[in-house]
Amino acid sequence: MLPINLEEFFSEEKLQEMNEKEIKILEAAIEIFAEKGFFSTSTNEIAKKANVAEGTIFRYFKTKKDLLKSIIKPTLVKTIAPFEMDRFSKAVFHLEHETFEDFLYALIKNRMDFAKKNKEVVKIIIQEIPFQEEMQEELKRLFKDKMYPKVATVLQSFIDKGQIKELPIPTVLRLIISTVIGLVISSVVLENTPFWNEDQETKRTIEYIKAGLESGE
Amino acid sequence: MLPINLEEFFSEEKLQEMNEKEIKILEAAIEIFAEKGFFSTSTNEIAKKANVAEGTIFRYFKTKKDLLKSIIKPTLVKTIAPFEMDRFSKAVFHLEHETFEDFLYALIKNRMDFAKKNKEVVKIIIQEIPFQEEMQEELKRLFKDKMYPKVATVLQSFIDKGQIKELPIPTVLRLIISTVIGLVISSVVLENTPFWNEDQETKRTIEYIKAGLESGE
Amino acid sequence: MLPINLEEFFSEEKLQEMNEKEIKILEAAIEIFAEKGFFSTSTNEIAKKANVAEGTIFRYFKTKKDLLKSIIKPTLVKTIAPFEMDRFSKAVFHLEHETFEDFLYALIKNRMDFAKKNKEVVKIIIQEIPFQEEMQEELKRLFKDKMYPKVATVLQSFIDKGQIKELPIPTVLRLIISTVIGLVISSVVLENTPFWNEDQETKRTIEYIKAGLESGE
Amino acid sequence: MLPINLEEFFSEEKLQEMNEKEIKILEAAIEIFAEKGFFSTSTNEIAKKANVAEGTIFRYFKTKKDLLKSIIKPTLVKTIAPFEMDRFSKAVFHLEHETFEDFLYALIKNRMDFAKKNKEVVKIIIQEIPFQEEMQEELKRLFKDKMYPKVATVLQSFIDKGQIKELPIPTVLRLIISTVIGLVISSVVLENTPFWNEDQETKRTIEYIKAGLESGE
DNA sequence: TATGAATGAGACTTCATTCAT
DNA sequence: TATGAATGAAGTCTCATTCAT
Repeated sequence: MLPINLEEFFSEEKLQEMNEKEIKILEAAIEIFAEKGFFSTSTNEIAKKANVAEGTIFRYFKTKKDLLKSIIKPTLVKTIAPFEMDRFSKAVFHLEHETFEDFLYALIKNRMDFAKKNKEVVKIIIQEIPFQEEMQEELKRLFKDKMYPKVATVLQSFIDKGQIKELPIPTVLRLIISTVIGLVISSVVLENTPFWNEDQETKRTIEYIKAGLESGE
Repeated sequence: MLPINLEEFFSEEKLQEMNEKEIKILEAAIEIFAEKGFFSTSTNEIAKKANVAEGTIFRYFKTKKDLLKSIIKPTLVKTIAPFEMDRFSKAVFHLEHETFEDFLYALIKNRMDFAKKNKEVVKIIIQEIPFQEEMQEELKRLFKDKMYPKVATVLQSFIDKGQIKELPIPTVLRLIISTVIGLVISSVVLENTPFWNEDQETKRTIEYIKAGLESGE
Repeated sequence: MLPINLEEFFSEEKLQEMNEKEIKILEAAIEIFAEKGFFSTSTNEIAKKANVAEGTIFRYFKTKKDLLKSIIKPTLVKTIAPFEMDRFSKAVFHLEHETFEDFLYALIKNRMDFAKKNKEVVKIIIQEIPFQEEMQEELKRLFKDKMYPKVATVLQSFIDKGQIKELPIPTVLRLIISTVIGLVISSVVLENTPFWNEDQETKRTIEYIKAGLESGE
Repeated sequence: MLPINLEEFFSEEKLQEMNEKEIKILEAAIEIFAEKGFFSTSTNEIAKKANVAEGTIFRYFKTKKDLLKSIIKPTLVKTIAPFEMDRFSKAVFHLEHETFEDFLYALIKNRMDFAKKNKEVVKIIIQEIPFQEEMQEELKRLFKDKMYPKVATVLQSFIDKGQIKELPIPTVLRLIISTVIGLVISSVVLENTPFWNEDQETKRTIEYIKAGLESGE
């Protein structure tokens, strides 16, 4: 099985060296940024919601943009990080006994939980990434160094075992990722509406990817 | 075959009743909004790039937000509109002679061309839609009234003909759309890099969707 | 009897050498200035109401302030002017046969008609005079040169005839003017309300002034 | 005797909970508004005269119009308020021992002091009231609820005692108010000129009102 | 003569950031 | 450490006025 909820490790570590006020500011900022966007949110508003003085924000975060980065970066790391965790590595070693379907299921479950828990930050990231070159670089680096090598190994093993078609890894990855992101977004947007049966849609999505990629013999 | 490049009809109509300065302002605004985002762009900057006085912007667009809307709305309409064009309707009537693959190919080709031509506006839309309720409503309305009914008919016909699996139309649509969007984004981002062979990736994507949805006999 | 409606003489004279558009602009400006005030009225608004182009305003009136002056000045002149008209002079010569009451009645009737006819311009004048030094000078000059000497003569004659108390002319004038202005304002404000019986109030006001000024023997 | 200088009570209360900068801004605004009018005064100008940054104005007054209201409203209240003060009430109860002349004298003295002390604000009020509906309503309300009932009682008592003529109260009020206002304006305008002997003019005005209203038997 | 598009100065206002307390 | 009053740069927008047509 793939690791789940590893993300919290980071937080706890960090949280302990973080002041109570700092946390309250971050929480307030996340909430309002997600609701109104970075530029439409004033530091005054954040201060009020966090119950601190406006000046206090600048004790902990040099600038407003710094505050934004402090929100985005850990989430970015956590989005990518699971792929290099120990338990994931273990999963990799046990791969011979796992099917592609198990892999997909674990991946989807994990990312979906993550997306739901981090809905707000994800919304902030989507809005801001296109204009934050620094963050873009970070994202690329994380993807290239941390995520891609691991995932490539896993996918290659499924190709080797004949469970999926012989396609270039980047292509396989693109197809999986876009399908999964589509599912995750639908899930977050439609959550708690009568139109959405999550288990069913997850199952259908796994079927779709599997059928789409399996070596048709 | 599906209609291609119908979008331009709209522009030409509009362009003729539009003043030269108005066009220059729109062009400048699109370029800078896409580069730096709506809020990081000052009207002063737009005026300079458009070679007009700042006040002139407000002769044509009541407010800065109005300028944003004037950029987003036509593109939003054009994104959805093709689906209700005459030729599309004709295609629907000839469906007996078309395969699901033809349909996918036409859809992808059409949307890819559109995305490339409107790269910048699309970037602006993605950034702003989450915070512009008015635009969200417009988008929902267009989708529900204009696009969904037509597409649903086409997809249902493929299901009836046994070309694709018996799945709920919304599910089929979600899977196709997320896969196509993944392709389109990759195409726009990687265009002109050695990593990208568009025809090949298009073909692979079509194969993936087809295999993923076809009724396994 | 005092002269009534002499004011129109000026207009007719002027009106004939005035262009139709110029008149329409003046009319529009008077209406909007009175409603919203000089500064809250834009030339664009005036142009629209007058059915002319904005530029046309500046053909006839060098500046917006010039337009204001063109409205105020003739009314100012007309407010003062009657006192130096021929017929008034004649009235003066016939004074021996007139009572103070006749004089008051004529004065009040005349000024009341004038105020009602020029309600809007009077409102503009009241608002603007305190800040238009140039106009203040004009007003002072007119009062001092044109109005005061004539009125002083009349009042003196009533004093001489023992019809009113031996008070300094300026004091008498102040008392009469403030009482009459109070009547006129009430009349304009309350006109057409059930609270206002104009003839009765006029009569009472005349009684009040008469009693207040008459030499109590 | 009527209460005098009660107005200051209000100020002192307020002033203590008011910041030094806030007071400086108000003072500067009053001075410039009175001199040049509301619209001809820029916030930049006020800031300079008050020796604060332009932004500081908006910490204390949400908008420029808000600043105007903050100037006008207390004065409006103070103009009307004395009539409902305790000491005034006491005066009413002692009326049997007071003459109409005493009443007039107290009224005039009180209002004249007030006008002189608030010259500037009164000028601002006169200019702005015609265009500030909100203020008009406030003024009407204050007059109707606070001032009129008290004054009506007093005047009625003088009528009952036979000291003044049997006229409708509103008429009596109009005649007194317009005469007093005329005196007050003259006093403010001519103050410190050789043409003006205040005590004498006050005495004459009281005589005029008394004679004008007294039941002539 | 009349137009109205274009201008650009200047108005009001917001807000991230600083700093004395 | 925490505050929040004060700042002033920068932003959006208005509008009287000009001028080519």
